[in-house]
Parts: sequence; structure tokens; C-alpha cells
Amino acid sequence: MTNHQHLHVVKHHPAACDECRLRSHCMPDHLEGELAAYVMARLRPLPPVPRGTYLFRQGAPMTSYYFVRSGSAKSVVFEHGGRESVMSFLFPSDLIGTASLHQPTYQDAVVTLERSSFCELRANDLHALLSRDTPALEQFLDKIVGRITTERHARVRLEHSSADERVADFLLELSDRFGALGRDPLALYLTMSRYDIANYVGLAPETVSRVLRRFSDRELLTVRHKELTLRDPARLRIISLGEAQPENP
Amino acid sequence: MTNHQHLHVVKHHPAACDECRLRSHCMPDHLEGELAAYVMARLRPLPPVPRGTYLFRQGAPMTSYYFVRSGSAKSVVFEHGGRESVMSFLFPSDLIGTASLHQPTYQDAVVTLERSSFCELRANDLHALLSRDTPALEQFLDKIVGRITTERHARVRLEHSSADERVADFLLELSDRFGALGRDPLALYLTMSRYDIANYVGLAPETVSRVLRRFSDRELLTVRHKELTLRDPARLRIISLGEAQPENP
DNA sequence: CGTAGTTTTGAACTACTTCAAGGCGCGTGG
DNA sequence: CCACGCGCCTTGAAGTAGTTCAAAACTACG
Repeated sequence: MTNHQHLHVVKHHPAACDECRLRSHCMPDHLEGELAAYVMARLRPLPPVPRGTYLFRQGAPMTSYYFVRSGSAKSVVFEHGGRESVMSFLFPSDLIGTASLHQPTYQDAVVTLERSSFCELRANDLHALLSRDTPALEQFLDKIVGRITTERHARVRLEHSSADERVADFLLELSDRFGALGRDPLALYLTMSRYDIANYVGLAPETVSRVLRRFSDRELLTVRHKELTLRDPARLRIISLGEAQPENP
Repeated sequence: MTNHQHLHVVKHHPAACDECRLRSHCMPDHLEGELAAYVMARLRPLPPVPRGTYLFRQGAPMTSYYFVRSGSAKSVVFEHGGRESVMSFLFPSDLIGTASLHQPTYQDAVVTLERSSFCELRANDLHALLSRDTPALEQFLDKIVGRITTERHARVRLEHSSADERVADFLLELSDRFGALGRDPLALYLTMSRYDIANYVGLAPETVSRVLRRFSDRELLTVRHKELTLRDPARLRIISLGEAQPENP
């Protein structure tokens, strides 16, 4: 019956991948022929799950990687002292679990922010692939190295930046990612709460509110509930770089 | 003559590595026989350089990795807007350049904090090794993954911690690393300036000074110039975790 | 509609920064 | 060898950005 399930996946899934607009983002591009079939056969689409579902919890045995197919999620780590930190937000095409690559347990927890669906890739399957296919492994390594750079930049920003810079930076990050997914980069729907945003950028939720209001007053954007529209992304970029002029009333 | 140089290295260097107390830290342990010879033959000890020497600058072509053999250094990145951020401090046995692995240019600059010496490993040599030896590549991948976790923790700390927590955390990080090198973990000689420390932990230099003074008043440590002695590492740890009680005067 | 949770707004407070000056150590040159 | 000068570190006082506390407004959901 396990066999049955596998067979089912093998039979139907290649089509699912081919239909998936995210395909080119998901797997290292050079994977072709037999290897592509290998991976796709083992990439299992999961049924959608509601908001607040834990894909896995921090410290749980590391069994699977996931691709976001639809919806969004957040990655959180629990620190000594019970503090909870939002490390990243996850959107379609993102690969989940790489921070725990080759680790026995998950280094973070991942929770959905809305009704979302994922594709599962069993750890054993990926590891087997990586240990047999050096070019794939190298591509993975490079992706991970890039991640380090990203994390470093995030840290640098947090060290030396004002509330305005942080929020502007967060919004532009979201905008860029939305754009890369073919969405309108100016119309942001914020699936995460203000608390999550605040935690992510290292501020109090109240401050995030105030900053958004200030931006709105300056006509850099408009906010309505969770819908946010960027009106002047160029100026936001200037602000995010910390090169903004003092404001003229 | 290039040949000559190589021959020279091949002949003399294995002895240098064998003598080096850091050997077990440097290379993936499983590297043995032919492969170990391959690496050691290409690991070139460089003559000591004075304080303030740039090993490489950010944006320069990525040509080599380095191991710290003696002394210490700092890794700094220059951000948009001309801000300079200290990303990490480097001590003997540390491998330098992994943040730029497989990158065309260096992602950061590395400067010595005192008279220091390094072993050079040409990028081409390491890359050639990694593309032919999958287990070595996997070990590298794992090290890099661990680095991500480290960077994340650093970021989390910066987000939600007070000046006391940051400084305590920095001191304990140093203490742990010194201990791992076989030094006295309580006697810290700070080769970096207060400015570097402040930058690293995301505070003003004056604040670092004041925190050290406060710690000294509380008899958690003693400071004299750059020599620092931890008196109560247990309490420092409590502070670094943000679980410190309000002080009783 | 009413209730619970989230977001916004306001006001007081605090921790850190910034600005400014003084001290200490170290290297250089007399 | 001692004195001078320069850079680094410390200390003090004032300023400020962001936090915290508290409460009102809004949204969403049953």
C-alpha cells in the first residue's frame, strides 16, 4: 500500500510539476532526464492546510523538506528565555528546511499564515540524491552560501538602522519577492500580523503601526487593513538605505 | 619555477601541518591518504603580517581561502550608505572565506587585529577537490549550514536584547572560543578595539565602556586596558540569556 | 449584533545615543 | 631615558528614538 501511494505519486505527479508555474524555481535547473524524474517522482503534493498549521516544530526529527505551493508561512525560532523570533516569511516556490539541512532535528518551526499548500520532499530522498549527484550538491551549497549573505545583510540592517529604515526595507523585500512571483509588486497583501512584522524587523508592534501611519501621511503608501499599496517605492528605497532627507513639514 | 614552488611546498608542508596543533580543526577529519596529501600539499603557510593588514577587500576577486594560524582578525562588510559593520572576529583554526564560497568576489573584507599569520588555500585547489570528492563537499555543506544557524542566533540576539545582554554574550562567545583553543577561558585579551566590539554587538562605543564598568562594579569581571578577566562567568551567562534579576543596591 | 482578537492612538518613561571634555597608554623623537 | 603628542578609552550631561502601559477603534467571526 505504501507502494500503492508511491505509484500513485509517480504516475500523477510529473504532470502536476509540469503544470506548476513555479517549476523553474523549485529544482536546480540542470536536473534533467532521469534525475528530474527521480526528484519529481518523490515530490509529493500535500492537501491544503488551514491557517496556523505547524509544518514542523523546532527540535522535532528532521524528516522532510517542503516547497510552498500556495499561501504563506513564517519560520520562527524559540530562544533561551522563551522568546520567540520570526526569522523569515515563506512564499510560493520557497524551499523550506534548508536551515536544517543534514541536521537530525529542525532548527526552527514553520507555521502557516493562511490556508496554504505544500509539496513534500522526504529528507532521505534528497540526501540520497545529493550524495550521488555532485553538481546538484554544489548547486545546493551555493544556494546555502547565498543564504548566509542574506542573513548577514539582515543582521547588518538590524544593527544600524532606524524604525523607518527597517519597515521600508521589509516592505521592499516583500515587494521584490512578490514581483519575482509575477504578482503586482506594489499591491501587498500582508498575511502576517503586525506582531509578526514587528518581531521580524525587531521593533514593537506599536512602532510598526506608527511608522506605517507616518509613511501613509507622507503619501509613500496607503494602508487598509492588511492591504497595502506602495505609492512611491523609489522614495521608500531611499529611506530603506538610510539616505532619507529630514522631513519638511 | 612555479613548479619549483609547488614542489617546495609539497616537500616541506606536511611536516608543518603535522606539527600544527590546530590540524584537527582545519580539514575535514575523514580526509586521509591521498586526499589529505593533496590538501596539505596545497596549503601554503604565509609569513606573518603586521596589524592592520588586509587579507583581502570586499569586492576583490575571490582567489584564496585562509586558515588563521596565529593572531586574530576581523571580518567587515561595507553597506550601502558607507556604513561599516564588523561581522565576526577570527581566531586560530578559523577558516576564512567560506562566506564567499564559489563566489566570484569576496563578500567581506578581512583585516588583522594584531601581528598574525595564515595558511593560504587557493580557491581553485579547494574547488577542484570539492567537485571530485563528494563526502568532502558534504562536510563543507554541513559546516556552512551550521554557520547559518550561528548567524541566525546572532541576529535574534541583536533583535531583542539589552546592552548588558549583548556585551555579556560577546564576552562569553570569546571565552568559549578561547577555551576551545586550549587557552584560559577566563583571561581574555581583547585584540579588537572598543569600536570594533561596539560595532559587532550593535551599540555605541561609549555604551560598551559603560557596560564593562557596570560589570566591573558588580564584580562580574575586571578590566585593565585590553586585558579582561571573567570573575563570575555563571552570572554573566544568566545576564546574556536575559534572565538577570533586577539589581539590589 | 455582540464578542474576541487585532490594530491604532495617546502619554509617560527609559535605555541608548550623541555631543563634549578629560585621562590614560603608547610610540616617537628629542 | 624621559617628555611630548596622538589615538583610544572613559566619563559626564543632555537629547531622542523607541518602548511600555493603557485604552479606544476597528475587524472579523460566530
